[in-house]
Amino acid sequence: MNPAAIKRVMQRAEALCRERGVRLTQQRRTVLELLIASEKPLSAYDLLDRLRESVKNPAPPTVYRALDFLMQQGLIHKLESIHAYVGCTHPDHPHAGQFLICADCGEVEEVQDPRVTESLQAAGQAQGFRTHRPVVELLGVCAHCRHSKTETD
Amino acid sequence: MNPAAIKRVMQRAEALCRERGVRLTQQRRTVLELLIASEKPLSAYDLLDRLRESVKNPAPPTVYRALDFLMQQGLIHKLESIHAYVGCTHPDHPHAGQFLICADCGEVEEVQDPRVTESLQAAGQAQGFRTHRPVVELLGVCAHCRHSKTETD
DNA sequence: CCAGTAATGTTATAATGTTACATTATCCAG
DNA sequence: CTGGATAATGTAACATTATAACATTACTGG
Repeated sequence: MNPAAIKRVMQRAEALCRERGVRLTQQRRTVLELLIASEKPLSAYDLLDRLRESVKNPAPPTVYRALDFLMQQGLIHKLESIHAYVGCTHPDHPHAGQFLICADCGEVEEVQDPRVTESLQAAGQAQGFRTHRPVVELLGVCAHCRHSKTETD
Repeated sequence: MNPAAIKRVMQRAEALCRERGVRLTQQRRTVLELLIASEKPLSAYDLLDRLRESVKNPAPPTVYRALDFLMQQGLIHKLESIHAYVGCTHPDHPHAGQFLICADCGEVEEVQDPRVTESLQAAGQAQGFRTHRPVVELLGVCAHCRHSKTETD
């Protein structure tokens, strides 16, 4: 993401936290910025490594606490299938997107398809199930990687 | 699952492996049976503990290899969001189901909703994405637990 | 039987995540 | 502005999940 876009998302995050009366502290802000700026999802320990530049001696709880906070605020998402985290690009309303995860280049596309959302809700309701957190992650190969390789469809 | 049903699923697994020319060895069979018989999903280390009854000194690779094989054959599913595994109850055709995971009682329901399957495929195709493995897990509360607690809807 | 492949044994270690308790920062009522 | 409560962070140890690397054993087909 380009610097202007990063700044815009960060400002939106600031505003949201202010509205909600929660504190986007320096560490939380740093973790969020690392995720927003990254092309690819980062693991907790990736983040831990990168935090060494700005924090003296970061330990796992430092990162996990920041991640927990950011997830509670809907500012980032956790990708369960690859144990990594991505910044949310449109955190205004709470949502649980669907993620297209490329096994080749590692990039992730977040989409939010109403048909998917609705059909999942319906599938749960048919069983009397109350969904708190849907996890929808498609592991595969993105358009770019499919075309750059000699992939026969 | 009752003993008769377990036996039926195991025989189906035997037959499938025979057809495919792959070996359902004793260890693999044991792991599969443990999963089929369990009400709830089991972690790799749950399985490791239970294997001590039939194997002398099982180590993690023993379990993970069996799990890899069984997943390849579509006989079990991995639940990414809870790091656990469940037996597949209808393994005849390869498929990737959707899982309703109750945070309360721990039980898991596997469903296969055509609308979900189709809408996910469409969502991927809209991005030019080729899905190899869809991960669809709804974390929430099952009908039974919703009713047994004083849960206000 | 023999050679090749598949499966398993064994040890160590990597990667991910949590607990528990001490310390510091912030907030806000008086 | 101060003191007490709450929130956030520091720190060390540890728990859980998963893999690497290499040796050994079992099976299969000629």
